[in-house]
Amino acid sequence: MEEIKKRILLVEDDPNFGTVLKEYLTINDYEVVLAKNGMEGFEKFKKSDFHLCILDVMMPYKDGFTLAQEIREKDKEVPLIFLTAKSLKEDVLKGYKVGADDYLNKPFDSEVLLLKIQAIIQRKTVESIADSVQFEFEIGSFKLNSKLRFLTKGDTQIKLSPKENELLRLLALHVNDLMPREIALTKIWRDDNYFTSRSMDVYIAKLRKYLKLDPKVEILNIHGEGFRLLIND
Amino acid sequence: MEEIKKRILLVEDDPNFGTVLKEYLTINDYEVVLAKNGMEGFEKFKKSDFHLCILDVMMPYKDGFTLAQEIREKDKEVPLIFLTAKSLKEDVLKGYKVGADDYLNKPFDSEVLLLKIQAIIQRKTVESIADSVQFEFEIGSFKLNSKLRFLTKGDTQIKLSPKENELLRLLALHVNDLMPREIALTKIWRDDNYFTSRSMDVYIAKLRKYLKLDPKVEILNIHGEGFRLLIND
DNA sequence: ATAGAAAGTTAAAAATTAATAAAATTATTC
DNA sequence: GAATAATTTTATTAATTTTTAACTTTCTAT
Repeated sequence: MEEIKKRILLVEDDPNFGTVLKEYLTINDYEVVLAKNGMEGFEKFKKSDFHLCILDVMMPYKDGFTLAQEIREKDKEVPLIFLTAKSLKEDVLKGYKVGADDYLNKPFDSEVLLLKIQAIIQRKTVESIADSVQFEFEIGSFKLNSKLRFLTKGDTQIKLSPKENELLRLLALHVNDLMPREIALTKIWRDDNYFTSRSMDVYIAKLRKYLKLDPKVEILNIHGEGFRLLIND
Repeated sequence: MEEIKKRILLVEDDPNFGTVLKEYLTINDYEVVLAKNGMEGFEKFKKSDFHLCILDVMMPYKDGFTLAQEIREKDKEVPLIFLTAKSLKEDVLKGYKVGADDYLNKPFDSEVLLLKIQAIIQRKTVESIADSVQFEFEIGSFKLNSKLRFLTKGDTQIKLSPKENELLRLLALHVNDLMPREIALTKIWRDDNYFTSRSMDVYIAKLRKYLKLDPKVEILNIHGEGFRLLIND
């Protein structure tokens, strides 16, 4: 699977330092947009979609905190990291108030910066992945709602037990393809032995009974391998 | 408006230090639960709802990082602060990988800790304000005023007890969707055990009795998962 | 063709979870 | 501090879900 590059907005007024840092991040596989002051930073922020912003605190015209506030108004999620030369307690405070995700004193260890970036972005990504876990499926003329555990066809609604639900969901994830026995057993029953295997067969029978409502939908057995949810036509 | 106390889980194996820190935080208006090792920490975490966790890194049996990972699996939001005696880069790294919000070296300035706590909690609170801001709901032909704790339908008005009110409000926030048991238990009862669970069932029965006035409104149970406030048509 | 393994079917036992009423306890209010 | 309200606990029953068991059928490799 191909991973998209994470986009970072870097706002830094020192051209030397800014360029070097941009290079460094680019080498480490981030896509970096460099702005050389707060105004420009905000313009660029509005025009694109970033996974992270790194803001220098000490900048002429518009400082990092002010910029951060403007960014927060537009986007309540994007992680913010502040860079500063001095390490004043009140500044740290101000940063946290604006919603900083982290805080780095210059000069800083670039490796630590990378790790922080990684950690922060990864966490946000994980958060948004949780939302996209699939819980709804179309199975022929059925709809499976795997969160609320029911299967509908027209206006008949069938309630599913937890095991029925998980099993059908697994089959649906592999639709028209093999769903190996051991996968279901290890994922759902947490144990692959004779008894859990028998139990699974019982559940396959239950699902087949439900799915009879649509003749185009069937669960096929592949001897010794597993099952296959097949949608005809 | 009356402010609720923020709840902190403190996991620290040194009983002296742990007690002192707990005391200090308590004086500063936090509600603190102290666990003396990783195991106990995780048990206590699962059973209640915390605004922040402060974890000692160096603990026998289960260290702070391992604990942090387990906590992250359960809750992707709760802020984590690590305490450590040594300041090894390697450890700082590990902490960020696990999703630390902050990192403190012992001995630390207690005032700084307070400030960080304040900043971190405030930020998370702002983020989750969406959940805590809504106090009026339409539930079928009912109206729930969750601030004044009453439920009306036409000109019948039903006064709700605090628990009835919070529970119905939680259901309404998840209307037509699953409201997991454990969420209600950790948010309302602050403890997820057999007895609080029975207590919740009692309240579900009370709410069902009130909601009978409108046949289109019902509370469904999803066995083993939770409840669902369903509005028909 | 046939033995042995795998899968299918059904029913009932066992285990878990929920509903409800009533009693006991705890908090709150006047 | 008695009265009232709110909540928790207990006990019992009901419902749901899972497992087990006994038996049948199907498949596949010799």
